[in-house]
Amino acid sequence: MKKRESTVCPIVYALDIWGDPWSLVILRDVLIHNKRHYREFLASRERIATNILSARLLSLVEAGLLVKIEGDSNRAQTMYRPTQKALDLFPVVFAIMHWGLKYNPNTDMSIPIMQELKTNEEGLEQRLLQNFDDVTS
Amino acid sequence: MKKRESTVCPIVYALDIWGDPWSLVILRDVLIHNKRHYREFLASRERIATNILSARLLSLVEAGLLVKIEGDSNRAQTMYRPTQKALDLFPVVFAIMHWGLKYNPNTDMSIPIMQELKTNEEGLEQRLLQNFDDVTS
DNA sequence: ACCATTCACTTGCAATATGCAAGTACAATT
DNA sequence: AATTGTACTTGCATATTGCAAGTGAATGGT
Repeated sequence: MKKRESTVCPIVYALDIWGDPWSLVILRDVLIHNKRHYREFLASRERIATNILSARLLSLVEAGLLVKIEGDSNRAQTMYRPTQKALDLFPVVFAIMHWGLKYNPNTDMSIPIMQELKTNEEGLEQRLLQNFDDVTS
Repeated sequence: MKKRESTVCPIVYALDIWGDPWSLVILRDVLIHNKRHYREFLASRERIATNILSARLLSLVEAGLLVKIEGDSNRAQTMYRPTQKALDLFPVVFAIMHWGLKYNPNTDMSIPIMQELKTNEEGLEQRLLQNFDDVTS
């Protein structure tokens, strides 16, 4: 699907922004695992290629989901942090997780988040949101 | 992202099945707009190409989200209907719609479903589910 | 019976996106 | 001064998508 400058459908709008196969993995890492550095995204299990990671980070910044915060005179300090627009994806991410949990027999249930999602989704969201007080305040 | 036969993450599991740019558009048409025929999917605003449509329908059938029902001696009767696994995507689709509604200024709010989503999501889901009594019964 | 139309696809090919390996530039560490 | 770590970019092979055209079977009209 080529990008449209405008669509009347909210689903297509969303897919144009993060409907490729990698953006949501990055957003998962930001929102759920509180990652913020290039090297952290690179380290996740899904083994995203460096060029793709760069390209996706850029497009997410352009779409207003992430903000790039550069340190003074040290690239290793560069951080990517979510905007409110990204934080509003929590319900989407949780809904997808519920579905994946139901149908993926290989889900790793030893991760505490998986248990908490089932028993106390609201509490989980509130707790995760505390990682982003700078954005929400 | 190449398909993995197994992942420990429910989100990646989901993305492997419908994380390409077109599958969710087809699922939207099935779940929300009650479409079932090839020609109906082809007619939607997003103008999916015929070869992509074939390929996606096949992969959704293989993933167990759709069932292909062929008429006797007439291809025009062929229908694609959702399984329970697809019906369980309603919460995901609704969450995405809420997000798109909030951030897409071009959303067509004259479509009754958009209003109903905001005021009575639960009722909307129940009503749409009635289109699939054959599956749920 | 004949012809045009509809339908559910397939095929060929150009354009785009992804995957992989290697390289670059800078800063901190040894 | 040399090595390591970090955030990228570049080049190129491979896969996926987009577009136009074609195919074969069934229906509809004259």
